[in-house]
Amino acid sequence: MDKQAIYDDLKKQILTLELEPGAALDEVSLSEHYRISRTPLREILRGLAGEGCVDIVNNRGAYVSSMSHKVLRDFFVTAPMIYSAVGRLAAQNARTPQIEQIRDIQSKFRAAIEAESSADMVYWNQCFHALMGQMADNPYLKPSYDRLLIDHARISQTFYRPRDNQMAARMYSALSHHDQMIAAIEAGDSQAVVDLIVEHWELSRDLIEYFVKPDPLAFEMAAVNS
Amino acid sequence: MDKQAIYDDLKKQILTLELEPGAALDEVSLSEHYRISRTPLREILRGLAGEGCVDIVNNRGAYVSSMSHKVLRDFFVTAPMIYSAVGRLAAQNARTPQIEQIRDIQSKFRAAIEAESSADMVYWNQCFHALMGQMADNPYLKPSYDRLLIDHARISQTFYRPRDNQMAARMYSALSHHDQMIAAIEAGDSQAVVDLIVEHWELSRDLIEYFVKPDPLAFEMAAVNS
DNA sequence: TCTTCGATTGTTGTATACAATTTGTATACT
DNA sequence: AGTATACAAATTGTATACAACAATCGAAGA
Repeated sequence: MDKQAIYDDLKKQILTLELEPGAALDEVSLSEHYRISRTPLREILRGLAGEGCVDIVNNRGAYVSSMSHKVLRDFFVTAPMIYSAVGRLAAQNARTPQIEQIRDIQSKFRAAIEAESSADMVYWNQCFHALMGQMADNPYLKPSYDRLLIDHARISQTFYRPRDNQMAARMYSALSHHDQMIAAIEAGDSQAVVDLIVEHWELSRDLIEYFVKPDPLAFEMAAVNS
Repeated sequence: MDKQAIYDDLKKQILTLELEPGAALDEVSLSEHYRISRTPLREILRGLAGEGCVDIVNNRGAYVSSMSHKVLRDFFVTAPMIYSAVGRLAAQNARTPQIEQIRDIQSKFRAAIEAESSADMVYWNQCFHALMGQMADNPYLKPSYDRLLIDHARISQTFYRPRDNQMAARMYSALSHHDQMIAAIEAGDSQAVVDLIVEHWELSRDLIEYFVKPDPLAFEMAAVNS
């Protein structure tokens, strides 16, 4: 397992909440687990810190970046703007090989949904949107966009309920959005991409809001009246 | 000189073009210069890479991030959007101690302009806008904003001509914008801040455009006609 | 009983030595 | 002459040992 693979492995664990927000990342135990020395491991952790996956405190180690209430609020404020901008640029700048690549990813995403494999769904959805970022090809937008994607994956995971009736329907809506986005990007229709991004965002937002303020549980009136 | 000081020193040198875009950053010579070992120096370089000051290529070392034509274009496309968003959030979220702090910075910026000290002008202008970013207090916008500020400083330096007649007038316009921004932020008038940011941006953009396509040098008609 | 100081232990930070990779150069061959 | 290959030098990457710092626990004193 080389350095890049370890980096990806850690990032994936953070994305899938296998490593929970706030979890301490001990250098010694991680370096023993991955069979490398502390020196390159520290560089990996600092790389992840640069991406915003990890917070590093001087002399007190690395922690998986937290998901406070404020962060959630900032996420909702910022995501629509950056996502729209990236979508517009992606439509303008996408290259043919990238479009082929995103088709591959989309087919894997479809397979994951049909197999109801939530880990794969998160992973291939992430790949889809990461490739949109590559298409946009803007070094100034990229760091913010990547940070949003990381937390979007973690927030979605938090509120994903595989047994919920509406959930499957939502996933197929998302899948359809992706298909339409690919078509719009291929046509170079940037406004259509932006409109789809907004629609896609609202789907995601509604899902999260539904679980943030769900219908309260039913309770026994008899007990209240006794 | 501790680690943070070395980090800041390198960043300042990159910002002021003392280290030119594309310049190689040799680990051994830098570690000898700063009297630390290569291990912490490598971490500093990777930290700067996370901020976008530095590009690192596997097995081939670190370089000051380049300023290609494409980067310049992306800068012009992206900066207005991010700057406006940060300005709006700054007006909404600024705290009293931060407003006092920015007044201090502004007075130093004024002093630098009056002293015609271009290095100090760059530095205190940078501090002013960096503090705006802190006021906005949005972890998703911050990485993009910081990257824009770094390149904005470098681009401005590239096109700054201290002997140009218009330059002094431009600097005083910028100074005035800053004053008005502080007032608008204190009043919590986010729309006014955004309007000022746009005006400020156009000043900067016009300056750069003027030097990107300047009036051509006069040439000898006699030679042409001979 | 509570507070404070100090020793102990664990964890992070740094220096140095060594391994691996890349780059430059010289020589041989076509 | 031009190219290819092999060797040498330089630079980056990794491992390990040691130093510095923080946290914890225990004992002494108020």
